[in-house]
Amino acid sequence: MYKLHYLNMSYCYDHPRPAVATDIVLFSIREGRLMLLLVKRAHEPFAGAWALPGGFVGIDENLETSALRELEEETGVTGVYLEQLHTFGESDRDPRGRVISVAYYALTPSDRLYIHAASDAKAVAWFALEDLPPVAFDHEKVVNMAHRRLVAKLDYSTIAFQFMPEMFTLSELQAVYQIILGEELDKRNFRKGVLAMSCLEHTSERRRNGNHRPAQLYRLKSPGRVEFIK
Amino acid sequence: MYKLHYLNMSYCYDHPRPAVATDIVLFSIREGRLMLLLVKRAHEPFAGAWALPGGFVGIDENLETSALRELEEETGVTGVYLEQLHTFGESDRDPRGRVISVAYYALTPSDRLYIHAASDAKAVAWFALEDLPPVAFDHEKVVNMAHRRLVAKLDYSTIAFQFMPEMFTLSELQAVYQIILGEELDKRNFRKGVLAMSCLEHTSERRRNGNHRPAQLYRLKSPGRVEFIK
DNA sequence: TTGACATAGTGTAAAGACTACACTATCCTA
DNA sequence: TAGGATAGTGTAGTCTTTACACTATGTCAA
Repeated sequence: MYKLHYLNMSYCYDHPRPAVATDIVLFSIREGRLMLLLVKRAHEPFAGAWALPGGFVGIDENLETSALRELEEETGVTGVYLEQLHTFGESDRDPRGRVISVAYYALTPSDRLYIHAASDAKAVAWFALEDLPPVAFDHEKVVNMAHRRLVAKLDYSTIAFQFMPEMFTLSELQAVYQIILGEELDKRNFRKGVLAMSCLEHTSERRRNGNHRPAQLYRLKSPGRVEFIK
Repeated sequence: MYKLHYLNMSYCYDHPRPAVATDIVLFSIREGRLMLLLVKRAHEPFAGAWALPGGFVGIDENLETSALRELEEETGVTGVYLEQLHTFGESDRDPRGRVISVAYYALTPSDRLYIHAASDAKAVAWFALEDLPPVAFDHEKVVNMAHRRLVAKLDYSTIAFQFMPEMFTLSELQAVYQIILGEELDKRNFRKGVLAMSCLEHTSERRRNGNHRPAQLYRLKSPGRVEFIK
């Protein structure tokens, strides 16, 4: 095993180079909580510990492509909304040596999650943000920054809409905001606000969902797009 | 020359690795305009073209340290306010091969600039943002992103204060905002606004500056700190 | 079939934030 | 000492944000 490694050391440079990886903080709303996806590490360092999905960038691979590929390979998740977060490059952040990690965060509605079509079930799991296990490397720092960014973006963009399935009710959307912000919002003000963005169109369909009046279903006018507001 | 290179190829890995660089967009206000610092490239590729200061990250060097070091080596500028901008990693962005660049933007007051204590004078120059020469690599994209970020941050942080010298008048501060935003601001509203942030304390000193009433000098309560407002 | 229940859906008034606007104060210079 | 130049100050109108409570419409069970 090690021998093979040594024999393969055929990429040589006149200066030492750091390894470059991507890591992804994938958020979703599940069971009424903001959750994120972790994978259990199979190898050292931190073997057996939970960590963000991620891995090394291919030599001809764009960073975003790498993040999406790693996410799919390790968790089977595809089709997420992805945004670059920050690059973490402390020289001692990885015990294997110098690894620079370009971190991304991703959002996905909980209805289109087919976890590990590609991966071993026990090795991938959702955790509530406020109830994370210890995580490998500096991933706690990464998660915290991603969370702060998400909360900040609620205020001036339509990023939260990326948590919604194709069709959803305004009450469901309000619930998502409340979960992320951790506070109750006024129903009338909330509706006024989101409709004023004019990013939503209402469909002719309704959701019957319990012994009460069914709610109007809305959809995004431009599903992939995150708009800036204010 | 090339021979030496080949002889030095002593850093070998079992997978190919991208090179990692930092690039810095250093802004300052000069001659009533928002300007940034470019260096003239001495070597291929883009020899003779203007480019952002920057260079490769040392194997044990933190990213921020690398950015500050490159800035000092190439331009002699130190003591700036520095913030990570974005990581640019398109696989074809550098003709030499795969180079991932972690871009930073930096702000400095124009009074503490001692350009190239460390560098050849003709190789470093300030350019007004709206009057840039053609620049190497994807640096125009980097500059544009840095500019958008700067403008956005004016709105919700005290980042513009990093352009000010230790002591300054409110009119000077207002001028800086006006230059960056490209619009006139109301004097009374501006003063109300910045004083309400309570980041400024006024000194007992005044600035005599022409045949008119001298202005009160203010200073930052926490000089290095950028506060979020709103 | 009808009444109880549960969530959907709607408007307004008060408070607070933002904007527009013009004159006096103080120092310098001639 | 008068004119010129920038410093420095308050208020009223508009717009935005917030707080708040009832009716509508479906389901379900008796």
